[in-house]
Amino acid sequence: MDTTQRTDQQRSADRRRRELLEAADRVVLRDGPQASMNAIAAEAGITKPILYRHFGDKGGLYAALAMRHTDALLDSLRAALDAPADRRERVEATLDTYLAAIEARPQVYRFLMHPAEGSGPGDSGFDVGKHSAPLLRRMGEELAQVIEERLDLGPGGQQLARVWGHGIVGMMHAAGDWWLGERPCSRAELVRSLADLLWGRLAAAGDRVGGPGF
Amino acid sequence: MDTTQRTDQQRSADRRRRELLEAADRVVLRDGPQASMNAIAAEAGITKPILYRHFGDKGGLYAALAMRHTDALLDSLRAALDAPADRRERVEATLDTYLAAIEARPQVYRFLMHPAEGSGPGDSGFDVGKHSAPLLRRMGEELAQVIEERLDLGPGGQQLARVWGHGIVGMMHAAGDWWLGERPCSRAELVRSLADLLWGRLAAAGDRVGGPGF
DNA sequence: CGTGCATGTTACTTGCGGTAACAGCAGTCT
DNA sequence: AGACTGCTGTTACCGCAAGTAACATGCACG
Repeated sequence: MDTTQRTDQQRSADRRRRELLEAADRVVLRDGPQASMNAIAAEAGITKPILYRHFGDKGGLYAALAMRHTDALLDSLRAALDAPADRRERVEATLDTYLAAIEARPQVYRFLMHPAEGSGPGDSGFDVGKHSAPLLRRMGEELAQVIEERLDLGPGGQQLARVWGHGIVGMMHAAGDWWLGERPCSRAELVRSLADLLWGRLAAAGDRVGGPGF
Repeated sequence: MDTTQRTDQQRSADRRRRELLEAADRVVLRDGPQASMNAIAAEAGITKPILYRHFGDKGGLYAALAMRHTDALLDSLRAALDAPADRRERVEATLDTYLAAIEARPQVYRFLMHPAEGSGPGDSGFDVGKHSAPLLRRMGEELAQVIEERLDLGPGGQQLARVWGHGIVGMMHAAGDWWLGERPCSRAELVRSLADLLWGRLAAAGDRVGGPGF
């Protein structure tokens, strides 16, 4: 039987694939999302065609790379989301987990958010229609599911949960992106401010009185 | 004096520049953000080097193009934000204005959000560090200013307003992006749901009871 | 008339994504 | 043993897009 044989080969191929992904990871971490296939191949000690045999095209490699990090980050977020604690505390823990992740490895984070939409000749495999980073979508859906499972939102609750899931993720992402660039405050302060926003402090705040004649 | 002369020439150059931008606009509207310089030049009835003389490089052209749309959208948003109405109504009007804009011209919107990060040889002019679309940043800052002007947030209010500005803009953007792709509900419903989120309905919602043993 | 100067062109370089086509090197089947 | 398969790896190439150099033309000014 060639089954054992095949399994051996597959194992080897998988190991190689993992090595290649790790090399790609190093390069992306160093050069950012615009790392070239040549550079990645060189880092892995091989040449381009092998990369293409393993991943099809650049989109495939990037998708595989993104999947790893996305999975890892989503695991952390799920843990924070599932902690046995007050709702507010859980939300703050989740925000903090995300922000800590992007703070620790900004290059990876930037890469995840800009999956290099098809720029080559043939279609590179990325649908322009759903251009937004898959990570955001996945996080949004995930959060929506948690919200819908945990909260009693009445009729139409499922849709509401999805809107909120994507909305909250977007809020987290944009605020985090801005914060990474300007560092106007500590992470803890940012977390508190965002949680305050979600807790309706915007709606509850009082109007300012100083407006002259307006 | 050559002043009048120069003014004439400058006028002519500005007109030309505007024509080129409009041509570029048409192409981007048709081909999406990955429109090539050749295609844009062809649409304008000229050849590449002229584009480069006018805009420096692709990044320059894209920046100029983005500026136009960004300005236009920001004007609409400011109008909605400044309407004489209830705070909730103003927030909903702003959300709706943004969503209507991206719904009407998705290609332009996508272009604005993905400014084609430097892919060419030399540095294309876009700083990778602040990769996020300038539109998002500008909207965030704008909203932050309005919030800070209008609301009495106590000490640290300015920072809070900035966090909220960028957070809300991100929420709007991500939810809008997702909504554009899936169209799970009407625009009005989406607006209501997002406003509800900002009004703290997430924090106020009751826990679900069905969880067995959890 | 020649001198500036903006406008326009063709033709080129560079670099990247992607693809043949070929070269070893296992193990397998007859 | 020898042909066959299937994987890994190479060099050399194509096509395309960004960006540039060098040349050509129309037009005002002295």
